[in-house]
Amino acid sequence: MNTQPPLPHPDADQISLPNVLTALGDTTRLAIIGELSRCGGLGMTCGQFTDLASKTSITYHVSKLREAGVVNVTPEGTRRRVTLRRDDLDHRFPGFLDSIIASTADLHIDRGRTE
Amino acid sequence: MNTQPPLPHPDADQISLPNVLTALGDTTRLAIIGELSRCGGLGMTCGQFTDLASKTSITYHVSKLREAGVVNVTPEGTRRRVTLRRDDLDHRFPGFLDSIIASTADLHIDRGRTE
DNA sequence: TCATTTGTTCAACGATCATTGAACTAAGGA
DNA sequence: TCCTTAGTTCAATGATCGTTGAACAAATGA
Repeated sequence: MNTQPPLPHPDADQISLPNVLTALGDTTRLAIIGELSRCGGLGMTCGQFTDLASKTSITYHVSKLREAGVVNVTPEGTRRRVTLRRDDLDHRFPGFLDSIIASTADLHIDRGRTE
Repeated sequence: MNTQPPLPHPDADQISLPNVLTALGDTTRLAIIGELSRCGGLGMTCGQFTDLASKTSITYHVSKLREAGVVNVTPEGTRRRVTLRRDDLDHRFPGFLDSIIASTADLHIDRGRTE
């Protein structure tokens, strides 16, 4: 069952642009956002990002994205479901996320290598 | 006269999204972009940013923005004229800069006045 | 029950960050 | 010429970054 304590997330109106930009200014985290944007509305689990970096590293990066207010993370059994905070970001910074995602489409990452 | 050597800038097609995001993920640099976006087409000199940080700090931040391809810096006598690379950024990441600038309008910075 | 799956925590590490103050260069104006 | 203005360079500092591996915890499934 789910007796897991929820993880801390900033409220929508506390999401700050510099924090979001810093969170996205990393190839691994940008790749996570890219995968999330293409996965359909259900989100992904942390384990599904292990093509991008090690388990420990993914934990680190997903935390950064969560703390910046870019993603929502909810425990589901032994897993964590990660979803984009699309509505919150669109409301706060209109057009921003879409422009990022569009420019992320052609970004390659295979374990640390960028273009 | 202007016998100053030009400073190195990345070509438009070498501007990378992670680098741009990293460059903008700092309150001082975001404030520089904000001032540049509101100054008219002529750009500004480094000295005009000293309400945001010390002279040395401004040199550092403007270099970061230049190296990331966000601004153009050209020597003019003893000064450096700093301009936004609007066209290059719009071409490379459509809609991105506009969304940033719009969200920058109400951003407050430490060292002094809003405008 | 016991093993597996999923993910976290921790300490360590080298690297980069943003800032400071002092010293410096280059151009212009008197 | 001397002085001022505008900005850079440098070394130092403390902070944060992103990664690793080992150990750990919690839920699941046999």
